[in-house]
Amino acid sequence: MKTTTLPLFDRPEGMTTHDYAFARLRQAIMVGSFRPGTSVTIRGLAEALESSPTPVREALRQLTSIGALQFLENRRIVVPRITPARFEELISLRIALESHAARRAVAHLSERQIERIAAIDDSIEDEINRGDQVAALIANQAFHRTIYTANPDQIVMPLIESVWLQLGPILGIAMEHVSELYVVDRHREAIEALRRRDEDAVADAIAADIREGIGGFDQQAVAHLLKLAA
Amino acid sequence: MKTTTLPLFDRPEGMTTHDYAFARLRQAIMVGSFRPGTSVTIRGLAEALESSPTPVREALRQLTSIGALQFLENRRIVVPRITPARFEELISLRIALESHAARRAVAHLSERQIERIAAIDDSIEDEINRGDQVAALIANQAFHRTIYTANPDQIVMPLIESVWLQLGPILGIAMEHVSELYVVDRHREAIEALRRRDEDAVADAIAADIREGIGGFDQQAVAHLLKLAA
DNA sequence: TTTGCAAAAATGTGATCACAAAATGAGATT
DNA sequence: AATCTCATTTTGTGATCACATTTTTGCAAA
Repeated sequence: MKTTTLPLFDRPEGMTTHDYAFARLRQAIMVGSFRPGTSVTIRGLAEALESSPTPVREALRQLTSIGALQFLENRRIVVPRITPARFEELISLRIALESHAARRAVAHLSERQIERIAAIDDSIEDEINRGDQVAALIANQAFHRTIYTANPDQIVMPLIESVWLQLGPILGIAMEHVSELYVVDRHREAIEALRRRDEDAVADAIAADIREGIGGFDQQAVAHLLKLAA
Repeated sequence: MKTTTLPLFDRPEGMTTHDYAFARLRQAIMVGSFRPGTSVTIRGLAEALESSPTPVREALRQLTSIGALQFLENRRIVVPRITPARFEELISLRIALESHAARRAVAHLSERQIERIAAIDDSIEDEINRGDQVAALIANQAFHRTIYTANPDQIVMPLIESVWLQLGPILGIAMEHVSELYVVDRHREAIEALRRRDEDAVADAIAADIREGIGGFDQQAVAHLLKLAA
């Protein structure tokens, strides 16, 4: 029996067992803690989370709704496998969704919020220098999320996070094989564009950031990574 | 006690109770059977579906993951309310997602598939003439879905359907107050563009279809509808 | 060593129950 | 008539169990 390693996660007071299980598993998948093809069991996770099947099953069901997991025909629960074509599809979706979200956030961002975003960008570099890949990844997600969620009535963030979740497993593999995370410096560009309230430039910077970051892996590189992981 | 009316739905052999509950409720919300703000109960639905709380609760949890329902702080389960701003957000997301999906589907569509799409378009008009709004709506969704899912490795369809689900409740209200469903004839335009393999023209036609169809309701019209429904 | 098959274990599913929290309603008070 | 209080009911939560299916294991035959 292999013990499933889950990232640490403080359980806030009053959080239901189900919500805790969901948040914990979601976070684990998002930062690449599970490899593609990994299979999980309800009872196994219930034990790892010190609870019972019912809330865990609900959490797993929710995770399948957002593409983070898959219930197979034979009732097995697995982390979806990634193909180069699927990867390309995910990246192009990220670009479409996030340029859209970024463009529509511009008008809602205050000067103060933009400074906060710049601070988050600085923290990304700090984490990279400290060699903490997962922390850098989380900070990078916070950078994007903080921009997009400036728009108060927005629906798009859950959809974007669904795509992030689906990219999580390959991201985990990439982190194992890339000695250092390099972040293309499109963030500064995006921040400058935010200050100028230039919606097109913001959208372009975000698109370029994705394309040159994780999106920079071409199909061959992804195929290579998947071969290494197999 | 009010009996919840759910659209008919044959239960395929071998389908689990949970899957059935999920499909049934999802379909009901998608075609506007629930009004915004409606609250549902686990036990109530379990009784209506002749099953027990466990599978129903799982289905409800999944539906919240895709924005079709909401678990409130006080543990009440409701159909999300719509504001004019949220409505506008949903429409702009539909345009972004569906133009993207349509563009990327073009290369995968065979002549035969395009003819099938044209046939679906004809059936929409039939249903409108027969006065069956729900059937027309379902056929319209099939028209869009058939185009987008021509791309085999696509991830976008579940995201699009999440947006459709969130538009469902207001769509139901609109159907109550609009005597006849008018469908803008952008479908022919899209089909012609598909035949020419003109990706830009397809994307434009789909965007226009959404903008002039349900997207044609401006914020005032939506506010008016919501007032009527309240 | 490999293959085939039956027993055993593991696993998802769904119903049920006890519990706590929230909502509801009746009756008293102002 | 309106408001507050408290008992009752409703409702979500989570643990448990029985059942059916699938997977794994163990052992014998080729």
